[in-house]
Amino acid sequence: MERLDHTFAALADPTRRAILARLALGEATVGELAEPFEVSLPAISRHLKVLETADLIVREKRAQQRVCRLRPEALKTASEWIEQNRRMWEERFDRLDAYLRELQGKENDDGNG
Amino acid sequence: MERLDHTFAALADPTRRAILARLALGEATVGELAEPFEVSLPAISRHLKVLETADLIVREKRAQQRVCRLRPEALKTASEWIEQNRRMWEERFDRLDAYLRELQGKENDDGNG
DNA sequence: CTTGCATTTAACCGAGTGGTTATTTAACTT
DNA sequence: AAGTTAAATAACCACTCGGTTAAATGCAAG
Repeated sequence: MERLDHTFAALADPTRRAILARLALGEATVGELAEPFEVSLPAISRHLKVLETADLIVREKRAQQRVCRLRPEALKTASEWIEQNRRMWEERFDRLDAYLRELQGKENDDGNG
Repeated sequence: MERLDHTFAALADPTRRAILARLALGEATVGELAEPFEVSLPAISRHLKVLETADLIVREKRAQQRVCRLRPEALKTASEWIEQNRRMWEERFDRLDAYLRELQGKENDDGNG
Protein backbone atom coordinates (compact mmCIF):
# COMPACT_ATOMS: atom_id res chain seq x y z
CA MET A 1 0.00 0.00 0.00
CA GLU A 2 1.69 3.05 -1.33
CA ARG A 3 -0.62 5.69 0.09
CA LEU A 4 -0.20 4.54 3.66
CA ASP A 5 3.45 5.56 3.53
CA HIS A 6 2.47 9.13 2.81
CA THR A 7 -0.43 9.21 5.22
CA PHE A 8 1.48 7.88 8.21
CA ALA A 9 4.55 9.96 7.40
CA ALA A 10 2.36 13.06 7.18
CA LEU A 11 0.71 12.28 10.51
CA ALA A 12 4.07 11.71 12.21
CA ASP A 13 4.79 15.43 12.42
CA PRO A 14 3.24 17.40 15.30
CA THR A 15 3.06 20.64 13.33
CA ARG A 16 1.12 18.88 10.61
CA ARG A 17 -1.23 17.27 13.13
CA ALA A 18 -1.80 20.71 14.61
CA ILE A 19 -2.61 22.07 11.17
CA LEU A 20 -5.12 19.29 10.68
CA ALA A 21 -6.66 20.02 14.06
CA ARG A 22 -6.97 23.66 13.11
CA LEU A 23 -8.52 22.67 9.82
CA ALA A 24 -11.05 20.49 11.61
CA LEU A 25 -12.52 23.76 12.91
CA GLY A 26 -13.04 24.97 9.37
CA GLU A 27 -11.24 25.80 6.15
CA ALA A 28 -8.42 28.33 6.29
CA THR A 29 -5.94 30.11 4.08
CA VAL A 30 -2.24 29.37 4.20
CA GLY A 31 -1.59 32.61 6.04
CA GLU A 32 -4.25 31.86 8.63
CA LEU A 33 -2.82 28.42 9.15
CA ALA A 34 0.72 29.74 9.53
CA GLU A 35 -0.19 32.44 12.03
CA PRO A 36 -0.37 30.41 15.29
CA PHE A 37 2.95 28.68 14.55
CA GLU A 38 6.39 30.06 15.16
CA VAL A 39 7.76 28.84 11.86
CA SER A 40 8.10 30.70 8.61
CA LEU A 41 5.49 30.71 5.89
CA PRO A 42 7.53 28.63 3.45
CA ALA A 43 7.86 25.96 6.12
CA ILE A 44 4.09 25.84 6.51
CA SER A 45 3.67 25.84 2.77
CA ARG A 46 5.76 22.71 2.55
CA HIS A 47 3.89 21.04 5.39
CA LEU A 48 0.74 21.72 3.42
CA LYS A 49 2.24 20.15 0.36
CA VAL A 50 3.05 17.03 2.37
CA LEU A 51 -0.53 16.92 3.66
CA GLU A 52 -1.82 17.43 0.15
CA THR A 53 0.36 14.64 -1.25
CA ALA A 54 -1.02 12.40 1.46
CA ASP A 55 -4.51 13.40 0.31
CA LEU A 56 -5.27 14.67 3.77
CA ILE A 57 -6.17 18.13 2.48
CA VAL A 58 -6.98 19.95 -0.72
CA ARG A 59 -5.88 23.44 -1.63
CA GLU A 60 -8.24 25.53 -3.67
CA LYS A 61 -7.39 28.79 -5.33
CA ARG A 62 -9.54 31.68 -4.23
CA ALA A 63 -8.48 35.12 -5.48
CA GLN A 64 -4.83 35.43 -4.46
CA GLN A 65 -5.28 33.09 -1.55
CA ARG A 66 -5.18 29.34 -1.21
CA VAL A 67 -7.89 27.91 0.93
CA CYS A 68 -7.20 24.56 2.59
CA ARG A 69 -9.83 22.01 3.44
CA LEU A 70 -9.73 18.53 4.98
CA ARG A 71 -10.36 15.37 3.02
CA PRO A 72 -11.77 12.87 5.53
CA GLU A 73 -11.47 9.91 3.12
CA ALA A 74 -7.69 9.81 3.48
CA LEU A 75 -7.90 9.10 7.18
CA LYS A 76 -10.08 6.17 6.34
CA THR A 77 -7.28 4.22 4.66
CA ALA A 78 -4.98 4.68 7.63
CA SER A 79 -7.78 3.94 10.04
CA GLU A 80 -8.64 0.73 8.26
CA TRP A 81 -5.04 -0.47 8.33
CA ILE A 82 -4.74 0.22 12.02
CA GLU A 83 -8.09 -1.28 12.95
CA GLN A 84 -7.48 -4.40 10.92
CA ASN A 85 -4.13 -4.92 12.54
CA ARG A 86 -5.45 -4.12 15.96
CA ARG A 87 -8.03 -6.85 15.58
CA MET A 88 -5.46 -9.37 14.39
CA TRP A 89 -3.02 -8.54 17.15
CA GLU A 90 -5.63 -8.76 19.80
CA GLU A 91 -6.94 -12.04 18.50
CA ARG A 92 -3.43 -13.40 18.81
CA PHE A 93 -3.28 -12.20 22.34
CA ASP A 94 -6.59 -13.77 23.18
CA ARG A 95 -5.36 -17.07 21.80
CA LEU A 96 -2.11 -16.79 23.74
CA ASP A 97 -4.06 -15.96 26.83
CA ALA A 98 -6.31 -18.97 26.35
CA TYR A 99 -3.29 -21.16 25.73
CA LEU A 100 -1.60 -19.99 28.91
CA ARG A 101 -4.76 -20.61 30.88
CA GLU A 102 -4.96 -24.06 29.37
CA LEU A 103 -1.37 -24.82 30.39
CA GLN A 104 -2.18 -23.62 33.87
CA GLY A 105 -5.12 -26.03 34.00
CA LYS A 106 -3.08 -29.02 32.81
CA GLU A 107 -0.45 -28.32 35.44
CA ASN A 108 -3.05 -28.56 38.14
CA ASP A 109 -4.40 -31.80 36.63
CA ASP A 110 -1.26 -33.95 36.54
CA GLY A 111 0.76 -32.05 39.04
CA ASN A 112 4.04 -31.85 37.10
CA GLY A 113 5.65 -28.48 36.38
CA MET B 1 1.30 13.87 22.17
CA GLU B 2 4.85 12.70 22.05
CA ARG B 3 4.24 9.02 21.48
CA LEU B 4 2.14 9.55 18.37
CA ASP B 5 5.20 10.96 16.61
CA HIS B 6 7.04 7.69 17.09
CA THR B 7 4.07 5.49 16.33
CA PHE B 8 3.12 7.16 13.07
CA ALA B 9 6.75 7.49 12.00
CA ALA B 10 7.27 3.79 12.70
CA LEU B 11 4.18 2.86 10.70
CA ALA B 12 5.25 5.02 7.76
CA ASP B 13 7.86 2.50 6.63
CA PRO B 14 6.67 -0.45 4.51
CA THR B 15 9.40 -2.78 5.77
CA ARG B 16 8.35 -2.10 9.33
CA ARG B 17 4.69 -2.63 8.50
CA ALA B 18 5.66 -5.94 6.90
CA ILE B 19 7.55 -6.90 10.04
CA LEU B 20 4.48 -6.13 12.10
CA ALA B 21 2.32 -8.18 9.75
CA ARG B 22 4.74 -11.07 10.10
CA LEU B 23 4.66 -10.66 13.86
CA ALA B 24 0.88 -10.76 13.85
CA LEU B 25 1.23 -14.40 12.85
CA GLY B 26 3.27 -15.08 15.96
CA GLU B 27 6.44 -14.12 17.78
CA ALA B 28 9.73 -14.47 15.93
CA THR B 29 13.45 -14.02 16.42
CA VAL B 30 15.39 -11.25 14.71
CA GLY B 31 16.89 -13.73 12.28
CA GLU B 32 13.51 -15.16 11.38
CA LEU B 33 12.15 -11.68 10.83
CA ALA B 34 15.09 -10.69 8.65
CA GLU B 35 14.92 -13.77 6.44
CA PRO B 36 12.08 -12.82 4.04
CA PHE B 37 13.57 -9.38 3.44
CA GLU B 38 16.38 -8.53 1.08
CA VAL B 39 18.06 -6.20 3.52
CA SER B 40 20.90 -6.94 5.88
CA LEU B 41 20.44 -8.04 9.45
CA PRO B 42 21.68 -4.78 10.97
CA ALA B 43 19.09 -2.93 8.93
CA ILE B 44 16.34 -5.13 10.36
CA SER B 45 17.81 -4.75 13.80
CA ARG B 46 17.43 -1.01 13.53
CA HIS B 47 13.90 -1.27 12.22
CA LEU B 48 13.14 -3.34 15.28
CA LYS B 49 14.62 -0.69 17.51
CA VAL B 50 12.35 1.88 15.89
CA LEU B 51 9.34 -0.37 16.47
CA GLU B 52 10.44 -0.93 20.03
CA THR B 53 10.86 2.79 20.69
CA ALA B 54 7.35 3.26 19.36
CA ASP B 55 6.21 0.59 21.83
CA LEU B 56 4.84 -1.44 18.95
CA ILE B 57 6.92 -4.48 19.90
CA VAL B 58 8.95 -5.85 22.77
CA ARG B 59 12.18 -7.79 22.43
CA GLU B 60 12.83 -10.50 24.96
CA LYS B 61 16.10 -12.31 25.47
CA ARG B 62 15.86 -16.05 25.03
CA ALA B 63 19.14 -17.94 25.04
CA GLN B 64 21.30 -16.17 22.45
CA GLN B 65 18.26 -15.07 20.51
CA ARG B 66 15.96 -12.08 20.79
CA VAL B 67 12.33 -12.94 20.43
CA CYS B 68 10.04 -10.15 19.22
CA ARG B 69 6.40 -9.85 20.12
CA LEU B 70 3.67 -7.32 19.32
CA ARG B 71 2.29 -4.88 21.85
CA PRO B 72 -1.29 -4.16 20.75
CA GLU B 73 -1.71 -1.26 23.20
CA ALA B 74 0.52 1.00 21.13
CA LEU B 75 -1.76 0.81 18.14
CA LYS B 76 -4.56 1.92 20.39
CA THR B 77 -3.12 5.41 20.87
CA ALA B 78 -2.74 5.91 17.15
CA SER B 79 -6.13 4.42 16.49
CA GLU B 80 -7.77 6.72 18.99
CA TRP B 81 -6.17 9.80 17.45
CA ILE B 82 -7.31 8.82 13.99
CA GLU B 83 -10.83 7.85 15.00
CA GLN B 84 -11.32 10.99 17.02
CA ASN B 85 -10.20 13.14 14.13
CA ARG B 86 -12.20 11.17 11.66
CA ARG B 87 -15.33 11.81 13.67
CA MET B 88 -14.60 15.53 13.91
CA TRP B 89 -13.81 15.87 10.22
CA GLU B 90 -16.90 14.06 9.19
CA GLU B 91 -19.08 16.07 11.52
CA ARG B 92 -17.75 19.17 9.83
CA PHE B 93 -18.60 17.73 6.47
CA ASP B 94 -22.07 16.85 7.58
CA ARG B 95 -22.60 20.41 8.78
CA LEU B 96 -21.23 21.82 5.54
CA ASP B 97 -23.47 19.49 3.64
CA ALA B 98 -26.50 20.58 5.62
CA TYR B 99 -25.54 24.21 5.14
CA LEU B 100 -25.25 23.78 1.40
CA ARG B 101 -28.61 22.07 1.27
CA GLU B 102 -30.08 24.91 3.29
CA LEU B 103 -28.66 27.46 0.83
CA GLN B 104 -30.14 25.47 -2.00
CA GLY B 105 -33.55 25.61 -0.34
CA LYS B 106 -33.38 29.38 0.24
CA GLU B 107 -32.47 29.92 -3.38
CA ASN B 108 -35.63 28.20 -4.46
CA ASP B 109 -37.66 30.25 -1.97
CA ASP B 110 -36.72 33.79 -2.93
CA GLY B 111 -35.07 33.16 -6.25
CA ASN B 112 -31.89 35.25 -5.73
CA GLY B 113 -28.48 33.55 -6.47
C1' DC C 1 1.59 48.57 -16.12
C1' DT C 2 3.30 49.13 -11.68
C1' DT C 3 2.41 48.30 -6.90
C1' DG C 4 1.14 45.24 -3.27
C1' DC C 5 -0.27 41.03 -1.14
C1' DA C 6 -0.40 35.81 -0.67
C1' DT C 7 1.97 31.97 -1.61
C1' DT C 8 5.38 29.06 -3.77
C1' DT C 9 9.99 27.92 -5.30
C1' DA C 10 15.07 28.05 -4.93
C1' DA C 11 19.20 27.48 -2.52
C1' DC C 12 21.19 26.26 1.37
C1' DC C 13 22.09 24.04 6.15
C1' DG C 14 22.12 20.73 10.03
C1' DA C 15 19.97 16.70 11.71
C1' DG C 16 17.95 12.37 10.96
C1' DT C 17 17.10 7.98 8.19
C1' DG C 18 17.95 3.71 5.86
C1' DG C 19 21.23 1.21 3.87
C1' DT C 20 25.89 -0.98 3.78
C1' DT C 21 30.17 -3.73 5.78
C1' DA C 22 33.20 -4.62 9.63
C1' DT C 23 33.57 -5.17 14.46
C1' DT C 24 31.93 -6.21 19.13
C1' DT C 25 29.09 -8.27 22.57
C1' DA C 26 26.59 -12.14 24.61
C1' DA C 27 25.46 -16.80 25.27
C1' DC C 28 25.51 -21.53 24.12
C1' DT C 29 28.74 -25.62 22.75
C1' DT C 30 32.69 -28.35 22.85
C1' DA D 1 39.21 -21.58 27.31
C1' DA D 2 38.24 -21.52 22.40
C1' DG D 3 34.80 -21.71 18.92
C1' DT D 4 30.18 -20.77 17.01
C1' DT D 5 25.98 -18.51 16.54
C1' DA D 6 22.62 -14.44 17.16
C1' DA D 7 22.26 -9.88 17.45
C1' DA D 8 23.79 -5.16 18.34
C1' DT D 9 26.97 -1.41 17.57
C1' DA D 10 30.25 1.43 14.91
C1' DA D 11 31.56 3.89 11.05
C1' DC D 12 30.39 5.41 6.85
C1' DC D 13 27.43 7.10 2.71
C1' DA D 14 23.54 8.95 0.04
C1' DC D 15 19.27 10.87 0.66
C1' DT D 16 15.36 13.06 2.87
C1' DC D 17 13.45 16.41 6.07
C1' DG D 18 12.38 20.57 8.44
C1' DG D 19 13.98 24.81 8.95
C1' DT D 20 15.86 29.28 7.19
C1' DT D 21 16.18 33.64 3.90
C1' DA D 22 15.82 35.48 -0.68
C1' DA D 23 13.72 35.49 -5.09
C1' DA D 24 9.85 34.35 -8.20
C1' DT D 25 5.04 33.74 -9.28
C1' DG D 26 -0.08 34.83 -9.47
C1' DC D 27 -3.52 37.77 -8.95
C1' DA D 28 -6.01 42.17 -7.74
C1' DA D 29 -6.23 47.04 -7.72
C1' DG D 30 -4.71 51.64 -8.36
